[in-house]
Amino acid sequence: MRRSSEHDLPDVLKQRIYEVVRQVPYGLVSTYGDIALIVGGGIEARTVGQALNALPKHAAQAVPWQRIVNAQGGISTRGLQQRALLEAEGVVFDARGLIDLRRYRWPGPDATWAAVHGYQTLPLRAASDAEQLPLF
DNA sequence: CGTATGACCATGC
DNA sequence: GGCATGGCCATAC
Repeated sequence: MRRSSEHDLPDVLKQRIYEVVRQVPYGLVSTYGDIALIVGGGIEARTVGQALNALPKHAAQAVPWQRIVNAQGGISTRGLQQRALLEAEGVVFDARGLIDLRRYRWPGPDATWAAVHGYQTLPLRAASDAEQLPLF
């Protein structure tokens, strides 16, 4: 039994977070803050970190937790082989140990999927799509 | 219930 | 651009 009844992290919320993390494609990464925005509900980046920290071992193979990095493109985990897992996917780290988010950042779910499952899209998605349009 | 810690982040110097 | 601070939220003791 938990003491706090209203401020704990509901399993349903964890599942929603895991659901979004599962959408991050192989070879790309997302940030704790972006996942929080996509899940919506006003949750914050730290909540995403907490949910992933509580990720059961058996679920680790179904949820690509390694693809979630901090806002600087760096690894926040310690002792875990997160960097090695990402490098195995082709993600490159620079000399500072940071990932170039401009290149590897997942622009978020497409509008259709988000609408069907009740999630938010990122401004990045629109920007990413616009980037493919000729400027002139 | 206060304090400390943690897979965060924006801000300010 | 690295480092400190404050704010945020959940968990453990």
